[in-house]
Amino acid sequence: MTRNTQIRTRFAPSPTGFLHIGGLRSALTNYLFAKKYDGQFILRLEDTDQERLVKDSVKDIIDSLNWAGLKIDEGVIGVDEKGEIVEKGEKGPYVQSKRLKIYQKYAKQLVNQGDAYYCFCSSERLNEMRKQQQKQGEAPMYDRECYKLSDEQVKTRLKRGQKHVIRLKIPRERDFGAKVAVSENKNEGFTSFDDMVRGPCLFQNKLIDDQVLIKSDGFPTYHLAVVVDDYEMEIPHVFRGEEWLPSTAKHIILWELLGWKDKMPKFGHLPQLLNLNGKKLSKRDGDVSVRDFYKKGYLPEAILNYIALLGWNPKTTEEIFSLKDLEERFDEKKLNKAGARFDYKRLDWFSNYYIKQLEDKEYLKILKNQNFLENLKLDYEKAAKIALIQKERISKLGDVFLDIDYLIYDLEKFEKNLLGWKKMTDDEIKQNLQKAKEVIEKIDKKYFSSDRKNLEKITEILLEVAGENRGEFLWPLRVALTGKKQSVSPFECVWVLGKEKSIQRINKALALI
RNA sequence: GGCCCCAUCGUCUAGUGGUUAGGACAUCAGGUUUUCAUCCUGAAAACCGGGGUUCGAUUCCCCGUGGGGCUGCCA
Repeated sequence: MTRNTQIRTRFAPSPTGFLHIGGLRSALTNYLFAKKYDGQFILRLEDTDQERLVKDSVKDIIDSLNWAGLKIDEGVIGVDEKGEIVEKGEKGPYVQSKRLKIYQKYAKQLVNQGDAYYCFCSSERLNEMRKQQQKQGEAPMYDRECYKLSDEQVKTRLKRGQKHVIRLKIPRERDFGAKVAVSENKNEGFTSFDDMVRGPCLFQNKLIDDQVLIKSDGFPTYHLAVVVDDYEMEIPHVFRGEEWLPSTAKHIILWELLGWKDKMPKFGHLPQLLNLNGKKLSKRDGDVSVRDFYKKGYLPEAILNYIALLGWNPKTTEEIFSLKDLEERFDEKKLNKAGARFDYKRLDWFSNYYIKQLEDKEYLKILKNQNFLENLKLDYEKAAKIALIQKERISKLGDVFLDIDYLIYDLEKFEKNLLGWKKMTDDEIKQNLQKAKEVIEKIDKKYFSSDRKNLEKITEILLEVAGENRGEFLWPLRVALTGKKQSVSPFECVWVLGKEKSIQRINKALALI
């Protein structure tokens, strides 16, 4: 592959909470597009809403991206011990709150050009105005009251320090954009563009409101900041959620009014992630942050594979893709338009698949690192043995100790008749349990350590004794060890419980008969 | 309300102007197994509705319906 420094994509979340799974998918799409062309993936922080900032979210976003394996090439790459943001790259700062002067500069440029104006309207007036407009069935839009102000009036108000914003003056008559979708109506202005996902899109300028560019606290709005930053950071391709589709017209107008038309990126609007009811996936649907999935013990490979296939697929019947595969196979032309429902059952299948793919050693290491093996009643050896048994049964690492209480706690009383397989007599049960006891007693101690090979050895030994009548030997043994109709195999039980405990339980069962 | 986007099994999706509409998850049944899980085999399961265009529409067009988004000094 040839190095292409032209391709740069960015993920630009606002640090207002933990990274949402939908955000991760958006990041993934940008990342894959960049990597496919051997380009750079940039992380920028859009922290222009000072009221909604959440302290730890920057670290969470970076941690989540790292966990998923999406390497940040440029921009915000970390948070140091003092909580300071660490940046990398020539085109920074990559945190919008550090770029206020830049936005001010361009806003002033627009004012000087006559493409933006100061507005001193109070929120009360704006609310009232919108209410009236709604009542009359009109689209709520700023009435350009402050545009009528003379230069002198503006000057004196600014001098007095009156609270103000800067608004973009949408040129309602002019056409903007790529002209890929053309309206027959030549009397009004339209803005059009060719969306990488949706194809030609067309918006009427007369329905676009005079967007606030600079807020009264001096911070830019998203609309100004995103255009300025994508220009200055030289981003030629933008993939973002479809909630941005209607605002894209505003952005295109800004790109042109600022004189950057030839540098304008191509936009691709991704379908949304929905819950099983078809509504936007939100916190109310339970745990939807990447951190939540991590905490439950989902593997990043599973999450990535699953969400990559939500709204994209290679047009073949293949299902399993590593991040590397995705980097090679990704094709923006294969992105879907329709929203995709998030189905935990399907995720669980992927997750179970990837857990089973793990080498035992790696599997145990991850479990240990994430403290999933901690259990008051268990030492590491025993916990590890249980974990190995559970490997093919669980869909998330947090479930290692699910449904195997009988291996951890003392057995509750159980019905004696559970011990018989089919129509076994008490005598037969007794004989088989006795036989099992003798064999287990003779098993070498070394076969009880947490190496999976030992389980194979124990299985071999017990199976040999069982001979032809496996059921009659194994069923009573298994029930004696578990007290359950359904459980893991007797071999696994013996291995986990150890010699002493196994014999103890068999004795207890024998006493029942 | 206005503007915009979307629409194939329950879910994620493939696909085509003429196909037995394919795959995966989930479900159900059978097999393997001492039971559970794994694994294997199989079954059931979809083109939102109405008009066009056409010899023929799931596919192309229009309308409707349904769902979603935007309509903030939030992003």
